[in-house]
Amino acid sequence: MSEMTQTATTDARPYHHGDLSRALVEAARRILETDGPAALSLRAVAREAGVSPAAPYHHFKDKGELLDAVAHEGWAALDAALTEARRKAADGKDRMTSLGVAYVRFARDNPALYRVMYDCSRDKDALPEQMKEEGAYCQVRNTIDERSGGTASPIDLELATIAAWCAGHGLAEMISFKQFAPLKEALGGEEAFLRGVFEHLGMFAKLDQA
Amino acid sequence: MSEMTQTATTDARPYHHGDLSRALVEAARRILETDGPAALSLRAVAREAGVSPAAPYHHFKDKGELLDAVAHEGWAALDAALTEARRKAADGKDRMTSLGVAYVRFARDNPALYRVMYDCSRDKDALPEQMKEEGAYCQVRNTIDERSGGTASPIDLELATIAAWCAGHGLAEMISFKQFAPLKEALGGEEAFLRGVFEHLGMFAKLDQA
DNA sequence: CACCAATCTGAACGGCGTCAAGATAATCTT
DNA sequence: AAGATTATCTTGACGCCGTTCAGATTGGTG
Repeated sequence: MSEMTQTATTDARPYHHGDLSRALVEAARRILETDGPAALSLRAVAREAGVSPAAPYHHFKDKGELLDAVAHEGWAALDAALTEARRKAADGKDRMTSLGVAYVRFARDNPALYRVMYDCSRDKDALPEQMKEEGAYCQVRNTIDERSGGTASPIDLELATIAAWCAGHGLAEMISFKQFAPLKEALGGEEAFLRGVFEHLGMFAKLDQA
Repeated sequence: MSEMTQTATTDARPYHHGDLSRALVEAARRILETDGPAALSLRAVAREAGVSPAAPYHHFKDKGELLDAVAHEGWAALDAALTEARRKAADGKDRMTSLGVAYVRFARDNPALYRVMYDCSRDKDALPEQMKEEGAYCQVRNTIDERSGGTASPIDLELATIAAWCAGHGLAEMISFKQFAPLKEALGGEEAFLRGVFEHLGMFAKLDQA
């Protein structure tokens, strides 16, 4: 009957069918990448994983909880992308811009995942815990603190971090709109476009003048 | 055939049931305000308007087209809010900030409508035409141009406008997250919080230095 | 080996978007 | 004024969705 079509990414196959929680999250990401968020139904995920529509309910309370798990992986991936960008970026002025560019690129390259990440946050009226401890948000704040030489007040530091995060998110949501295609071309590519916008945002105007 | 079911808010009750297109859009907005975007099904809209589930299909190609009409009204309302804010704002430095605050407030006060507006845009990978001609986006650009004394290059002007728009949109999406509640309180209210973030964004850093 | 709890299936419920066929009523033609 | 036409609305159906529940299956434990 069941012909072992499991991905079996890990060696742990604890129970009856295999590590289904894992398999479901992976199936969901596969569907997201190939067919987009609109096609991401619980039944489709179960189908993709080769189980019945009711099976997921033994691992997740409901569809939202499965999406939470997907979003969690998304934030981890974003963390990794920002860490990498920060490592590579030259010190000084444009380190923050590089971080911003990396953020927007992540969103552009994983649009469906990015969407799920924020949809889940919106449902809870809160960004994930993950961000605060040593995650993406914290990296942005550290980069800003570094840049200001550690002299910024806690409140200013927080405001600047929020400002930067909002700018990045806003740009990430706009980047794929057709209207901006001519401007991108005029500037010689997407990276130049992004850097241009971030320069205009001048997220350090206030910190620098202090 | 049908000549673009125009708004015709006037006295025209053209057909059998009344001006159903209008009634449907109004029903949709009512549902949005009271029960949120998740409850906005075509069937619910038809129910609210007192017609059968299939009736809307004589006025809109599908659900998406009905939402487009709702979004269209949303953008018009946003235009109005920004016009009002621009009229009231003091000249000079913080005129742009006032515009930003008005934008974010609109999103906070009409969260479901704001969501529909951007969801429709995303489906088409484009912001609505409406914005370009004499709408909200144009107002932002004009305000920026004014501020820079008309000396900014077309490209810089466009980049600055995009930057400001993205910042506003990003902040609008974040404003309701619980994490920021303590900071809002520390600053003595939401308006102070918003102005604080916008100051840090310093959207004129580049234009001013030129 | 027998039992238990965890895991999965199958069938069902109500709600959804959408469509085709028919009923109804306003408009147009003559 | 009467019939034809056209736009409008209803009824009923289809397939998909999220979710639940009773029952089958199976791995681990005593």
